[in-house]
Amino acid sequence: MSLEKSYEPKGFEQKRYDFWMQNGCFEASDNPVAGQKTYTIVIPPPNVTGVLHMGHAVMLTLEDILIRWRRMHGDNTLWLPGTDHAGIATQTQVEKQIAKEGKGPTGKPLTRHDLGREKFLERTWKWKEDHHGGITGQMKRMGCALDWKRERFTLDDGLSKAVREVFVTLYEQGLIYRGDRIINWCVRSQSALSDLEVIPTERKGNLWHIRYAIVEKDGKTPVKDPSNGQPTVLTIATTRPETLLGDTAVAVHPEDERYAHIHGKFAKLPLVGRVLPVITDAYVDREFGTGALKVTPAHDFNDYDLGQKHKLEIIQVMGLDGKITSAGGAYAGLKFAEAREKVVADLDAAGLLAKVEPHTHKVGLSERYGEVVEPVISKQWFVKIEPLAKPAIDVVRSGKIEFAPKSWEKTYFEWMENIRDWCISRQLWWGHQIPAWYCADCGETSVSRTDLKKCPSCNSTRIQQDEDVLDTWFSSALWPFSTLGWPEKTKAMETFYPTAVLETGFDIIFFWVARMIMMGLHFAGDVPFKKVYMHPMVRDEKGEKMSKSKGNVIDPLLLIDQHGADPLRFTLASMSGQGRDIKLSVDRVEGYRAFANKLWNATKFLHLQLSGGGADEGGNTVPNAGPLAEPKGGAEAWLKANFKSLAPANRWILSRLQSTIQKVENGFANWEINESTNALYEFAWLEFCDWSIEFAKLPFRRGGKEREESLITIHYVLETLFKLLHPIMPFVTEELWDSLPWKKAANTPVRARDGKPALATLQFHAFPKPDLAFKDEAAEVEMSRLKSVIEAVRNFRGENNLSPKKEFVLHVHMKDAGAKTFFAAHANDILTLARVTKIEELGAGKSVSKFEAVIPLANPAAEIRIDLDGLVDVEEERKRVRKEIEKAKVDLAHVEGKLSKESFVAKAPKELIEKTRAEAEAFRAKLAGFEAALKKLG
RNA sequence: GCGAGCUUAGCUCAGCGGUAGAGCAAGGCUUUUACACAGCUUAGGUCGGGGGUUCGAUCCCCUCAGCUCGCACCA
Repeated sequence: MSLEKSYEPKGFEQKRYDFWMQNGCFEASDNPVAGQKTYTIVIPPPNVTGVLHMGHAVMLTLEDILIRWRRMHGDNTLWLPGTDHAGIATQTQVEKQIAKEGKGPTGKPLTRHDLGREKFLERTWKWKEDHHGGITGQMKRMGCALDWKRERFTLDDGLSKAVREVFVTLYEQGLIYRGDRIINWCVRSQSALSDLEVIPTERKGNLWHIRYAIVEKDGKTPVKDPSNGQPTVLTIATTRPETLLGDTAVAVHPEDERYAHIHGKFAKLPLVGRVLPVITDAYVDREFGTGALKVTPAHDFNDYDLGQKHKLEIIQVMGLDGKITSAGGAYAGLKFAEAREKVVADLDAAGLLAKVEPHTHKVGLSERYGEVVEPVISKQWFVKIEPLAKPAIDVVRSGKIEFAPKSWEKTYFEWMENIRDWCISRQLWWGHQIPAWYCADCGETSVSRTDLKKCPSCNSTRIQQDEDVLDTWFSSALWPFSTLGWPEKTKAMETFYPTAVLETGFDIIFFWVARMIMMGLHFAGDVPFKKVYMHPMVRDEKGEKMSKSKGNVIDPLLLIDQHGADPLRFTLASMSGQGRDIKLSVDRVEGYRAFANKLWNATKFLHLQLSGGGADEGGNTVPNAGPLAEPKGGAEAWLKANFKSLAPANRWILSRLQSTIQKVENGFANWEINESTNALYEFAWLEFCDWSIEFAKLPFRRGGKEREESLITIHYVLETLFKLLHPIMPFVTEELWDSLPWKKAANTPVRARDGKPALATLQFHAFPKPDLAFKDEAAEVEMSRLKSVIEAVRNFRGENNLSPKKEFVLHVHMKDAGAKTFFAAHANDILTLARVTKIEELGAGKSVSKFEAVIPLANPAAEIRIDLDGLVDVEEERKRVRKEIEKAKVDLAHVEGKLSKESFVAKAPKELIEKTRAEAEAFRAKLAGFEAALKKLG
């Protein structure tokens, strides 16, 4: 199979994915082989009508890596795909669409109410069907090994059944109740929101200081201020003067001496005239404002709590429609903002406004619309959360569930320990309708697993189901088990639950992670996952959150189009180090595209050599260079059998490969995937391509046994590299691996795929394991010496701006027998890679020319001399040598400084002292060599 | 206010107890039988400031500053 000229992902990504799909490669088995481990990840379901963004891309990349890695280790892996109905988000989109379509009876744009619930839901389902392929198609383009046959949607029949089962059970257990509570009300969407859906946002406002007259119980008699004998006026600061209409108390701190004389007295509510009790509570902050607080239980969470504690009256003055209710008297019917203006104006007119000062405070804005959310009292459904939270705290404390990075556990505890009941009803239509029926005759509320036609208690048919739907996160909380068929006792549930890891962004720890833990423990009898892996947030190159309004969104699909899915995946994986946000720059993606191209070309080169197309420098056919067949028993076995006799360069790269395998494995296993990508990048490019292939070119030119041995080594290393890279870059590795001529057809899958035939696909091959048989320290030392000799010569050339065309002779004074052996063994490598014409031995102290460059080497013990005549300007060479001297002096001073300290010699580890001494010796020799050279240059 | 994290070369990031690394960008030399999406080479950092522990600190501890993110908010 021949390869294209360069890496062009468009040519094969789709084809590869289709092949995997057609052959059911991603399908997990409900009947694992005996002894086989199971590894499950349930995907965090994206919005069914959503578009793939960078956050998804990170999530998909990391999960796919884990799944493919575990599969190559032989596990029965399941990565379960699915989508979320995303209540408000989806409903809003459809509402916008119908609003564009026409006008309702009143002449205003069509609303869902004009269509009616049934028609509207039909439309929304259609919308879902039309868009569902978008996000799932995009996941496929990322290369995700998802088991599509098990795909789920949160409104599926099965999942809806699970939702009902959970709702009814919790109701029966007294853990779900309906009641009038203070909740966050979004006027715009006409729905309740949970605490989490409200984002406190800084807004500039005012602090209005309002005068409340303090009176006796009769509401008339003034209470005198003991300090001056005048009637007491209590000034209270507020940021929301309109809520005054709903005040039902005034509070001060019990130990605040300024107000000791008004304890047990009353306050006259300005404008309204209601008489309010003065209560005392340590909750009041004496330092803030005037140290006195107006209490509005209906419209403030803290005031609500105070009201409950002190049994205060609740007066709802702000209506669900965004207007003041009839309880607001003269202000009834005004919009909240208008009411504020009028209240302030009236207070001012009445002389009750003491002062107004600018004040920055936080206002709750709806996560969805960015509009002000008002706390109001409303009848809603709640989950009593504390009994569920406790076990969920315990499993994290005991380590049954671990977070990575661990620091998130603290955040988790803090929230879980101060958790409020969860408001789960939403005044929307798109979602799971609450399975509660109200009887018009007997007034009974019935909660049921099946739809009711009659009232269970009075048999009346005049019953109606609750109009509201459940918070989207309610069904999401069941996701790890509802997707596996729960509440049925399915084989899938038995096989795959609990799942291995939940990989997601930290922004939904509370929305989702915590709730899954609670529900999983309560209903599925075990934790939903053993590990919570928090991935970083993707930001733009300036570190700002990507958002459509800022216009700084980098579209992953565009990057895939331009550079391929693999480079994007590699980029995201390499930036996924713990505890840091990802600042994504397109440069990085381009860099990893170059990496893919590098692999591509290395493979192409191997093909060229394997097919026997080599020729020597003179263009003559290389002897014994025909197409090479795979050695009997395979490359690995052959290399192992012949390892001792392999050339050092081959033993070296095989040895380096083992270290790389270990690093890659550790990175995957320890949630440090960036360690894996770094190790692979460095090995593949800086060791394998830059050195190993270069070393092999000489044997390739010479033909015969040398050539075969290097070919087998390179083939083996490259194939192993493809396996290691496959979880990260599935497309390009499979494409290249598939092009290799040897063995792929004979390879057997890691596991029997339910009786299906073996497939030529990388993902079923065993993930490489480090093999000590290929470890060779001596070869590593020898090759690092060889590299340093070649680099010294290249450095000389580079510094003098010598073109590679300008060749020269190396005159080498070999100081010991080891050096002689070394140069004898590697002369050809040095000639080729340092591009020199000849190596000639030189006696001690002998010169080659009046002007010569001297390159002292420590290991091997030798000195290289180069005749500068006609090659290099002497002054340039002087400069170079002076620079080397400076460097050697700095190095030497540093090392000697260490050694001269008694405390160092006394306390540092022995090996370190030895090493430092050897270094000092080497630097001294180098320095002396260069100094002599400089003297010689005059 | 409480909690977490970050601050390393112009940019994006590794490293985290023994003389600072990569990629990109910059300069130079190269179309040498894979690759110009390339090769070789050069330049660039008192590792945010201060203090401490240690023979030795970018790395551990304390402290200050700046940035970011959670949570709680004071009406």
